[in-house]
Amino acid sequence: MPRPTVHDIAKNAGVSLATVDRVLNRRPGVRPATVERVREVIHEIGYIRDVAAANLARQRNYQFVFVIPDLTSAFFTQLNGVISEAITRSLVDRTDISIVRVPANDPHALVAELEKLDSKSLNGIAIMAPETPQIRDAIKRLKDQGVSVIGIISDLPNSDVDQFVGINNIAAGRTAGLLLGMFLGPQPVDILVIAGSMQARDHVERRQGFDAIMTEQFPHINVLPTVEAWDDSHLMEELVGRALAARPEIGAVYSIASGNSGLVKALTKRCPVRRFVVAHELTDTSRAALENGVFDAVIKQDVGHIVRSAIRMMRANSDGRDLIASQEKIRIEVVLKENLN
Amino acid sequence: MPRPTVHDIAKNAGVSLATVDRVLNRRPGVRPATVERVREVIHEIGYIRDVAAANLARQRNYQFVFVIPDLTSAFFTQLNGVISEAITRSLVDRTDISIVRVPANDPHALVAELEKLDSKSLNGIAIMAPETPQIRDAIKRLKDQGVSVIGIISDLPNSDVDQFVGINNIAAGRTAGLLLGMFLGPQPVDILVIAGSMQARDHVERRQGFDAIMTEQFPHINVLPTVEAWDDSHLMEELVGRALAARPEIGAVYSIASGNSGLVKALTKRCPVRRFVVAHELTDTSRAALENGVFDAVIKQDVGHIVRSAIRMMRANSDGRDLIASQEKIRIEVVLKENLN
DNA sequence: TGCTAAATGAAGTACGTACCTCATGTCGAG
DNA sequence: CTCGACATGAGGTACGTACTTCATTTAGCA
Repeated sequence: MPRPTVHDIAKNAGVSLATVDRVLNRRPGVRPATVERVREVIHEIGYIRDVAAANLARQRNYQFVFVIPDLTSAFFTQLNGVISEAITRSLVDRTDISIVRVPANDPHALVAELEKLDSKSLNGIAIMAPETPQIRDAIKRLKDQGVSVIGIISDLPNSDVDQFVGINNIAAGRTAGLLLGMFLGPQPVDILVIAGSMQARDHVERRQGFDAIMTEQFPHINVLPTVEAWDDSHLMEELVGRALAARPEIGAVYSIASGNSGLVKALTKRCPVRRFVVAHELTDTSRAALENGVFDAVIKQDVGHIVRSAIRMMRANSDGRDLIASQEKIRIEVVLKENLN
Repeated sequence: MPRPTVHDIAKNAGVSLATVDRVLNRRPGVRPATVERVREVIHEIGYIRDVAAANLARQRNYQFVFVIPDLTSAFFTQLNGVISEAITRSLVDRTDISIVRVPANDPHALVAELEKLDSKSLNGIAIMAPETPQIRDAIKRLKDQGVSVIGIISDLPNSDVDQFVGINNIAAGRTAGLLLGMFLGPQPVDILVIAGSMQARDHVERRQGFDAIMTEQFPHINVLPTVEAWDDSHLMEELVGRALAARPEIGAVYSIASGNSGLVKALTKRCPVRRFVVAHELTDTSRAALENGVFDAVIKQDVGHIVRSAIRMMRANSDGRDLIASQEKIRIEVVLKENLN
C-alpha cells in the first residue's frame, strides 16, 4: 500500500486532477460543496502532500538572512561559525542563507542594512539587535512585505517579530543567582557583578533576574553594584582586580556578559581566597576556566541550536507549516566541570 | 545563476547524461579517466545533488524501528510519546517508523522480537536494551544484513552498533556528585543513594561516577550503600523513610533511577531537616518536586533530542551521509528550579 | 428557454534525478 | 584485421506535484 497521491484523491472524490489541485493549493473556481468533498476524501485516505515533490515542481527555494552584530568576541565568532556551517548544510535543501554583519550599537547603520534587503527575493530574516523605534519600524516594513522575521538571542518584545529564539534572560539571571546562593551557604558574603555594558537588553534582564532571586531567597548575601567593563578585556582585568583587592570579603563573582578573558586573568592572578564564580556562555576561555576550577558554573545557550531553530522557523513560516514546539525551546543550560562535553 | 544540475555537468565535462549518471551513482562501465574528469567538473561548478528530486526519482522510503522496554514509568511513557510524535512527523518525508515494545529484563523475548524483524524492508533500528551475548549476536546479524543499528540511552559498548545516542552516564553521576558536594559545603555528612535496580548499565555507571568524584573531591562526605527499590514506588517510599529515620545525619539524597514518586512521598512526609536532593530525569513528578523545593537539582537527558537524533542518524547511515556532530551530542542537562522551562 | 458566468475536465509541460534500452564508438588481443 | 569486450551516447520513462491552457459542462438568472 503505497502512500496515496493526488491521483488517488481525484479517483476517490470523482473529480479531475485539476480540481484536486485547485483545492490543495487554494486556487479559486471550485464550488464550496466540491471543496468539501475533496477535503473529506483527503482526510479519509490519509493523503499527505509530498513536500519534496511539491518543492521540486514549484521550483521553491528559500532565501534567508541572518543579521548579527559584527563583534569579534568568542561568542560572536562562534555564532558566525555556526551560521556558516548552516549555510554549507543548507545547500542540499534548496535554501540560501547569507549573513549580514552590522556595526554594534549603531541602530542607524542597522536600519540602513535592513532597508537594503530585497524583500522580493527574501523569505525570512533572523535578527539580533537592540530594540529601537527605527528598528521596530524596519521590522514592521519587512513583515508587511511578507518576510518572516525571527528575533534571536536578544528579545524584541515590542516588535512585530514572528517568533523569538533564545533564552529567557531573567530566568538565566535567576539560575545564576540560585547556583551562587546554594554554593555560598548561609554565611553573609558580598557578590561582585560584572558586565560588558548595561545597554544590551539581555544583560539588563540577567541582572534583574539575579537581583530578584537574591532578594527573595538569599537576603543575607550582599550584591554589589554592576561593574561595567565595556567589552574591554584589559579594563575588566583592572576593575576586577581592584574590586577584589579592595573588598577581600567578596565571596563570589557573577559575570553577566560573554567576554570573560579579563575576568579569568584577574581571578588567577590573586588566588588567596576560594571564590565561587558563575559566568555566561561556553567559549574556549570559560571552558578552560571551568576545567581549571576558576569558574564553578557557566550558564549557556546553545548557539547551534538557536541558529538551526531559527532556520526551521523561517522555513515553517514560509510554508505556513507549524513545527515541534519542544524542539524549538532553547534551554538555559548549566555547565559544570563534569558535564562539559 | 540557478544551481547546477546534472545537465550542466554533462555539458561542462563533454560527456552524456548517461555517463554523468553512471559516475554519480557509482555504476560500472566508465573509464577511470572519465570518472576523474566528471568528478572534477562536479567540484568545479559546485554541483550539489538535489536529494529531494533524487529520492523522488528513486522512490526511496525509509523503514525504521525503535525497540524499547515496555516499562510504564513516567520516563518510558515520555519516550513512547516522543517516538509517536516523531512517527506523525515522519510521514511527510517518506519515513515509516514503528515501535516494538519488549518485556524489560527478558533478553530472550527481546532477541525473539529482533529475529522477527524483516531485514529486507528495514533500513534502521534504534534499540535500548541491556547488553547480553544473545542480544549482541542479534545486533550483529541485523548489521550484517545491512540494517543500521543505533543504541539509545543505555550504551552497548561491546556490540557492533553504528552509533550510541545518549549521555555518558559516568559523567552524569559525577555531575550529580559535584552538585551535591558543592551544595553541602565542608562539613561531614552522609549521602543516601537510591536506585531502581543495579542491573541496568546506565544506573551502574552513574553510581560509579558518583562514587569516583566523591572520593576524589569530597572525602569528608560519607556515601552510603545503594538502596535498591526495584522500580516499586511503595517499596521505595518505605525504604527511604526507614533510612532517613535511622540516620538523621543524612544530609543529602542521590536518586539514580528515573522513578521518583516514592522518594518524593518519603521526603515530604518527614521534613524536619533540610536535605539536598539530586535526581535523574525531568518528569511530572520531578518537575513538581523541583518547584516545591523537595528536589534541588535534576540531571536530565532530552528524550526528544535523543529520538530525533537517532532518526537523523539512521537516515544518514542509510544514505551514506554524515551529519553535524555537535547537533547529535546529547547533553547532560542540569535542571534547577529556575531553569525549569 | 436561452444566455452568461462559473465550475470542472482533459491533457499537457515542467522540476531534477534515477534508471533503462539500444545503438554506436573505441580499443586491445588474437 | 577481426572480433569481442568495454565505453559512451541518445533518448526515453518515471517519481509526485504545480501550474497552464482550452474545451466543455453546469448552474443561475432573466
